[in-house]
Amino acid sequence: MKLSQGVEWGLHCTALVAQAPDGIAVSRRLLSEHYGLPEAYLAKHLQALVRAGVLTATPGPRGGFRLARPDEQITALEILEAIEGTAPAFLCQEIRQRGTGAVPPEDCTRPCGVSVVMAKADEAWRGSLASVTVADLVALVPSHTRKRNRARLTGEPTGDR
Amino acid sequence: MKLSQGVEWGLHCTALVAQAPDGIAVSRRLLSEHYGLPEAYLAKHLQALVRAGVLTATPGPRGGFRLARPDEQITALEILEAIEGTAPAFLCQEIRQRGTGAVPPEDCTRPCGVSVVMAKADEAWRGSLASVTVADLVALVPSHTRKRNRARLTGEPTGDR
DNA sequence: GCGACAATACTCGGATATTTCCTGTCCGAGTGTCCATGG
DNA sequence: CCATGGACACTCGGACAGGAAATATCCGAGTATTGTCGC
Repeated sequence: MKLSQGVEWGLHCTALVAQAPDGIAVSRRLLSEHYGLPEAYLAKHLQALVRAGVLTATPGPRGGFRLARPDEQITALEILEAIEGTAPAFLCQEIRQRGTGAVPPEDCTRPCGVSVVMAKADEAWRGSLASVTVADLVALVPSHTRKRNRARLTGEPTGDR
Repeated sequence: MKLSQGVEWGLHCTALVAQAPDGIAVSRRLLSEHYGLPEAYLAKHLQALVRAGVLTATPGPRGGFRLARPDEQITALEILEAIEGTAPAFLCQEIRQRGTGAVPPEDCTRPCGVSVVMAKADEAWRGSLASVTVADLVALVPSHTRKRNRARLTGEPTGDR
């Protein structure tokens, strides 16, 4: 199982949007150029983030994307689920109730051991992601990189070094 | 991201093989009929488990699959990685080094925050699966179901109820 | 009755089509900005 | 000089092809059994 690369794009882009000064929207064009990504395809994932209530989109010139909530209230899990879907990675097909060795339904009041184990693992995974906020992600960006990003987002000449 | 259903098959089948008395091999035909699965496709996953050193295969009549090691030494993680591959779910593409906002390589001595967060989640997930052995899975099967399985595996008439 | 041999039935293993989902792309709808024009 | 109207450029949003991976299937290679034949 490999998960969609859109997750990486969504996390980076959300973190970049979070670095924009208040009131400044970041267009998908800027995002795609900043990370060297195909603009049209990136748009698809950004739309998913809007539908999930992570970002808000503004049309027209000077438009673009903004955080729908403070960066401390958006978790990495939300971003992932917005793009990958909320369905658990493991979906029990109840094969124990099929075939010649089928277990009668009255003995299946509890989920089978396999699904329990997988559900716990899924829980651990999601729990780990839920404990990280976008603010944490931004904090992990080196300070001078953050400064350069801020300059680029405001439209000022990069200056760089 | 949904993970292959072959994982569920592999876990159930390995647990069933573990319920067979010592020296008794379980054929893929019995496994496929027991769970109502397509035999040829199930074979593909069983082969993967053999390659990974989880099961051993014996050809010929009375042949089939056996555990390669005691059930207490085989973890659920091994079975999953045998089928899904050992590659981590999240693979950092280093998009921070691409595009107009590329971070110079000398500033990338450490992995980016996104990949760190995803790696920790992956670690939590795998750790949860590594803490469960096949013996644990068998122990979660109801006792009377286990008894019936044992009878079926030895070729005796089901008896059932 | 016993041993050797051959035919047989059963097993696993790799190579081959089909379907599904992710990836990638395009064009249309809507909105704020900017400029030209008239007062 | 100021207000107004219109054209424009830029934005997002949903609908449309291409490709890789999972799904499903078939046929061939090898082995222990089993029955038969000869001694």
